[in-house]
Amino acid sequence: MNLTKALADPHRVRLLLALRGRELCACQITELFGLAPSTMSKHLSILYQAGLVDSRKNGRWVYYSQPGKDAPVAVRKAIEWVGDALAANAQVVEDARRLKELLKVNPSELCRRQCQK
Amino acid sequence: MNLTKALADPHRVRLLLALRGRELCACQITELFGLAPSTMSKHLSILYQAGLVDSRKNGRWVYYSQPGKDAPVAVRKAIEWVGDALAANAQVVEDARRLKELLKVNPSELCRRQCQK
DNA sequence: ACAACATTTCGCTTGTTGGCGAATAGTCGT
DNA sequence: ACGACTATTCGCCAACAAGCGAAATGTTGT
Repeated sequence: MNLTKALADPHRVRLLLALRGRELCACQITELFGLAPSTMSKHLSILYQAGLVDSRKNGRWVYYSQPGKDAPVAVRKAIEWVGDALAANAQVVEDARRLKELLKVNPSELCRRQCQK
Repeated sequence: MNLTKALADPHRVRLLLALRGRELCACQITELFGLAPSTMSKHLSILYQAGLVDSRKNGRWVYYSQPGKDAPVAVRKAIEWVGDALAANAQVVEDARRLKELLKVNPSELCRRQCQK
């Protein structure tokens, strides 16, 4: 039942929604939610262990994305469900708006911002 | 997102599975999981507020059941999902076995047991 | 009216989770 | 090899959630 536990936190659910149709670098995700990198990393680890996200490493960057077609049915259905259930959620819509702006910025710039705190 | 939070606790998820195809009295549910009545009541309240269960009062007994067809799509899909995802779960199977035995006992007897603790 | 009963609410304790900053690991460019 | 850089792990604290027992609520039978 670690699947349901992984879905218990709003930040994690919102991330699943943000990953629809694209992959995101860890720093982009961190910036999107305004959390400390270490905090976001923990969330990502929980999602990863539950199988709810895939991760791909490219140099110093780690990209997260929705799991592929080979993922367990329970996982795919869970993602489909949160997608359906929360697509219209105000917070999710706002995330999508912010994400759109964020994608225009060079990811390196995002990391620099986070280090300055 | 109180839906995902309601699904975060194993006892609550297991209850949703136990409610497939039947309604259960509060005391039966309490006995099934071996928790204190007050604890179970809180779980039930969380599920009810999330819309994941219906409740029907008959005298001193309160019966809980799956929500009807008029429930929101997100709720129905959530129940469908946990049903699919966890039907084969060892704990859930064990619950079903215990429940089968429990249904043979008069509910009043169950309440008496709980009071003796 | 009252006693017995089923459930819920309240107050409290304990274990878990989410958050951060500091330290660590791993990677790239020079 | 080394310094800059991205991400993760670790250690800690605050907030939350699950658990119980006691008290309260509401219901039935006498």
